Amino acid sequence: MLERDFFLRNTHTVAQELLGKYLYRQIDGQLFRGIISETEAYHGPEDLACHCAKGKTPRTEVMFEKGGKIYVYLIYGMYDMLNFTTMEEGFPAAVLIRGVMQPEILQDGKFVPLPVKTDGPGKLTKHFRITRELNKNLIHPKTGLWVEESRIKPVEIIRTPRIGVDYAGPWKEKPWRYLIKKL
DNA sequence: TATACGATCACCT
DNA sequence: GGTGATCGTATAC
Repeated sequence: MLERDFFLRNTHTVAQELLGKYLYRQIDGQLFRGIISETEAYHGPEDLACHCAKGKTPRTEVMFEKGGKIYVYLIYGMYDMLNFTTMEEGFPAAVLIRGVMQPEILQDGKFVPLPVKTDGPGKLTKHFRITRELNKNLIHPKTGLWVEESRIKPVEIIRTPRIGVDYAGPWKEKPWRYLIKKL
């Protein structure tokens, strides 16, 4: 599994290096995994697209803590969004996991394809059963959500502006969305 | 206490 | 291309 140190670095570095790694989810005796294929960086109090730009609140508090924890929040009244916090204590930042490819489930000791779409942040959390109960927990097998290395090295990664942040003024155009163009 | 709206998705035309 | 679902959070009173 990835150690906590991995997440204590610059948010953009983390967002980029998460691509191609395995996201694991264990719950109720089931084990899911998928290759992280799309992320977005939300970095620092000045980033108006980041929830943390409005200061520390009960919801965003975890982003101000030492990185390596899970930040899950509800959006549009129906979708849970999965984030991994980054950076050292005191600097609020997180990476939004927007999607994974090749979702699988462990069956009889081997991973088999899971016939669902996990190519959006809401779809990912729905199928991997990721909810706000995980909020503020460590990214670790004992909480049922963690990341592992894979042998996959993305051939080409592209950057685009982030999705759904039109309200963020000049920050909406920053190319802080990272996705695998070619495996 | 009340109100407005969002880091989305599925379904419609 | 557009819209409705649905509710926690932030903000305003």
